[in-house]
Amino acid sequence: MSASPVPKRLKEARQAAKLTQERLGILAGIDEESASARMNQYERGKHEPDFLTLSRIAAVLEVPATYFYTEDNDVAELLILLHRLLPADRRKLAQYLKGESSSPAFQLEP
Amino acid sequence: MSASPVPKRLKEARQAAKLTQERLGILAGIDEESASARMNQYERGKHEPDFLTLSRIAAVLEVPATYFYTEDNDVAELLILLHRLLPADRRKLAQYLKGESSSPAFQLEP
DNA sequence: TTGATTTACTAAGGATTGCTTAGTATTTGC
DNA sequence: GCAAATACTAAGCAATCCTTAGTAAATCAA
Repeated sequence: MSASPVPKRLKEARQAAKLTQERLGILAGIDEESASARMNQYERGKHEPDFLTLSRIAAVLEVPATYFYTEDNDVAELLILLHRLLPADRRKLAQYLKGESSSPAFQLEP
Repeated sequence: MSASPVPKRLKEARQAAKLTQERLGILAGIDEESASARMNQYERGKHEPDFLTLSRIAAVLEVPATYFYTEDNDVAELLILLHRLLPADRRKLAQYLKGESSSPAFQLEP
């Protein structure tokens, strides 16, 4: 219950993708003239992007938008992994955790 | 990559907790005078709360703040379940999904 | 069903925050 | 050290949110 995790997550994911602030902004559809300033303001926590802007950034970085709002590091990592699972596997995992699975342990398809 | 899922998730979680818009706002620390209007604006998607406000609402509803930003329904459910796991179990699950676990299947402690 | 009460909702303006512009500072590679 | 690339910032205009003051709709007891 504190400040937004957006700046930290943005920096993590941008660096992992080896993109500059400006290039990431341009790829996310921000005007070339303001991409550098805006992305820097987001990453330094000076201003917060709206959900649509962050969704476009997420698409470029191949992470789910919700990742940027996640404070717990384990959950943040997990969200990226889940984002790369098939929908059927995501559902299977959810069922298992809800205790509604008949199998004694969770197992993904090979 | 569209409009924010905040209104929808807010309504889901508030109704599950059986709270009125105004009461939820007050419990989250919003001034009594404006709690009703603000919570309604959030739930109808007229305005978007900042992360800190949403974190306080999340605490009242016992869900993680990131839940409100999650578009995928399976992932949204999963985030609530994970939020109620012990940190050790969250980590164990993350390790399993990363393929770094030696055991053939994931298993929580009894 | 009617009236009272609770709950949901809304317009409008003042307050706050974000975006654009026009740069300066810092880092990188030669 | 110099040039180019990258990171960063202040300030004003633009957009969004919060407060106020209510109206509309739903609930429920009589």
